[in-house]
Amino acid sequence: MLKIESEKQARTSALPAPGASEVFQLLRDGQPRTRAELAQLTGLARSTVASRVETLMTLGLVAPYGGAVSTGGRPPSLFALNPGARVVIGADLGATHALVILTDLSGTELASARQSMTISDGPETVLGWLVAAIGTLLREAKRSSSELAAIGIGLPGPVEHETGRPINPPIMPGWDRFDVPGLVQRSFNVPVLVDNDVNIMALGELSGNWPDTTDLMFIKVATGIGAGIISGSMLQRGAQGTAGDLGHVRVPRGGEIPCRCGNTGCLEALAGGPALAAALNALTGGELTSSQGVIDLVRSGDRDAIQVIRQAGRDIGDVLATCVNLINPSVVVIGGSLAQAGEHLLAGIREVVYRRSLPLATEHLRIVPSVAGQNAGVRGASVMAISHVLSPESIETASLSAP
Amino acid sequence: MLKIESEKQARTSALPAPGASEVFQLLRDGQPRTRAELAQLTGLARSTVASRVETLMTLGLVAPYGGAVSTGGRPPSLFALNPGARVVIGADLGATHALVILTDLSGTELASARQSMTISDGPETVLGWLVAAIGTLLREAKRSSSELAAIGIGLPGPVEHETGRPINPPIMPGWDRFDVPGLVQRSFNVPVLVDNDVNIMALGELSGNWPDTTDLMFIKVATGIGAGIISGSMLQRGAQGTAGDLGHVRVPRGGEIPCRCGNTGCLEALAGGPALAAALNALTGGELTSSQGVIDLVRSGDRDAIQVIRQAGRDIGDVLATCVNLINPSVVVIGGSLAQAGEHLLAGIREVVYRRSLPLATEHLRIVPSVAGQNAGVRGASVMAISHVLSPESIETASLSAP
DNA sequence: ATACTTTTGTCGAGCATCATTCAAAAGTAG
DNA sequence: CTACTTTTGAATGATGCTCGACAAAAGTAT
Repeated sequence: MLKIESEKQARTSALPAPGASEVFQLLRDGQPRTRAELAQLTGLARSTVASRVETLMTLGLVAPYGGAVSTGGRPPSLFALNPGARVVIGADLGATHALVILTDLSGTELASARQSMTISDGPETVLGWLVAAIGTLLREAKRSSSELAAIGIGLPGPVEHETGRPINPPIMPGWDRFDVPGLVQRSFNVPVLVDNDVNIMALGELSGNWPDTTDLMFIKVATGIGAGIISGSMLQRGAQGTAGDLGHVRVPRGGEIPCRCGNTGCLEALAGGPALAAALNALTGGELTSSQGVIDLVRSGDRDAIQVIRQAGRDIGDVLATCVNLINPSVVVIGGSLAQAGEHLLAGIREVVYRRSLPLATEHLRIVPSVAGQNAGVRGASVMAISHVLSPESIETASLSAP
Repeated sequence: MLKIESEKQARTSALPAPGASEVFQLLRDGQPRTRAELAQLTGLARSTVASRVETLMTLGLVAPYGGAVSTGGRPPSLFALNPGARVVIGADLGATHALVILTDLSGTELASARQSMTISDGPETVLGWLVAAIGTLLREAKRSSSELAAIGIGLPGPVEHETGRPINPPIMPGWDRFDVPGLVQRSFNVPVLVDNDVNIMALGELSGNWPDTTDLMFIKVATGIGAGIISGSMLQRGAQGTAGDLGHVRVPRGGEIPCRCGNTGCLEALAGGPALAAALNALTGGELTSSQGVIDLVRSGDRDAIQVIRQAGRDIGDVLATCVNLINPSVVVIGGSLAQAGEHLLAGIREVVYRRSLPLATEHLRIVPSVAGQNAGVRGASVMAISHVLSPESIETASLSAP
């Protein structure tokens, strides 16, 4: 059925629901509060709040947070989310390397690992390494695997998020419809959430840097070009989970340039990393083979390279202007490896977007570089895992098993 | 905070919640069910379901629905949503005319009115007429105003849906930030929901024609060009409620053609109704002034007109290909007045979209003409009102006032 | 030290829900 | 017509959550 407004269901299960989640959702932000405050915010009786808080404390999810100043009477006692109660894993598996972090429930990094690997070696090999890395990180942070609450994984291709299976991923041979959560759960029996790498990068940027933003687009500019769309505080995955595929959109300047997808004039064939390297080679007679070469040249102040990357920004901006009109976000974050070559890419993007989008859409629009940078992916994967762990349903079921 | 998955809240209020909504949500689709079925579906005890059903019957929202076939014992008695219990108004206010319908809760039309009017006469005049029309429709259908449960209104411009106020609408002078629900509620004290006309057209097409679709785009092609986006079963309104503004996206073939927005090369300046009329005039030396003239010519089989509208389809398709890659819908519906000129527009759109979009995104994509046609707007407005009335919150509060 | 304020913990009452039972109703199969 | 099946309705006690009230705790102001 159609959901016009954000839906709240009155009851989830027929089981006796202690309903500890309602109180807990207020504490999710990490801010300490008193019982009295919670009672007023929820509208529940003080006694009810007290019993809920007790349940949450026995679960370890909430902990006392020092005392507070008295306002003339007995000083209230503060409670807050206990971030150390559980830990989660965030993993960002790229084409040629992987990043994994262990964080607590506030997103604070406890340990991390980075390794070169080849995603095309197939899921068994790659996930085998991931499982080993998770074990290492847990030991490193002196946490037992029973404290691990969830695992979030980002993959470089389309993913059916509900099942955690990659769907026809172009650069991940052997991964098609592979049951990623199934394999990981053989080693760690916790919820495993899988999503597209661009989607989790959008999550990573949103949480932490744009806490009150509900509509954000993350643009990854690297070998490929893709977008992660958060609209109305929800990740938009589309009907087949391929939403945000900007790489093969036609751009005016594209002409008949052939693209690896078989079409011509694609954005990626014009502004993707390999395309920029080729364009520079044509200009200077160089022999660049990777995006990294372009980035290094731009950083060193090479005028041709700056020219090329700024033009790439304009081409991306052309497509982005359409996206901005269509989605109407309030923040657009530019990330990916090519975004690390200074402000030139961003300048080109801004130039076109602000010129080509409607005033109403750009009035409050901010186009900013990624803050998390290389870590946007892992941070987002961790955020995805955390928000699953702290979701009302999870808290509800957890509190059922508490005495 | 960020919502990764569809959120279910355990409890909405601290008041004693009879929780009749849970049972009711299963009956929303209009399908009749037995008490036993409801008990199994909800997991509630049979006795509980019985009492819930009784509450809903005294409210009139649910009614007996004949008997069912026996499976060897006493035949079960069926219950179903009683669509006649309440009525709602759907209104589609355009630039030069208005459509209003009165429907029951199943969306069945009970009465309708159509009138020429000028939206630029301002909100008092227009809404005054609307209020009068609602009264007439109620009398016509022999319904009292106490049976009216909600009013849905579509307006031709950006609307802040939460407050029901138009925001900087280009073609609605005097309406900026006007409190539309406030004025209407002075006459009819029921919830008044206001939204952009394209958004409600998307709703209108989805409900009824695409019941199980979660990702749909509606494209209105008329004087302007706009899109209504439903993604994950939710209407996407964007940060300022201006999402879906496709009219002023740049198209490759646009060149330096000036647009009324001040920019050049906009889609609307190339494929909007006035642009098509102008293009035809230039070709044939005619004196067309309106979209209707173009439509008539196309219908009469004029080859120049067909050529022009097919090219418009290609230009729209160019933009749509980007949208399809970005949003990944499973259905794209083409509506608006120019869509009624036969299949030529659609053919042009299909031609480009299927060529320019990724195979993965177009694999299950259907591009279809609007079924509701001129009525998509009012139908959608009615749907918007109905789904508010039948929402869990509304049912919950309604059942509180029942004995 | 005393009065006042504010928060906290405890306790019983109220209420909705649940599982169960029993009897009646309304069919079908023989 | 009788036996069997299945659903329904009413009644029951048990359970568990929520509320409100009251008393104790822990400070501050005089």
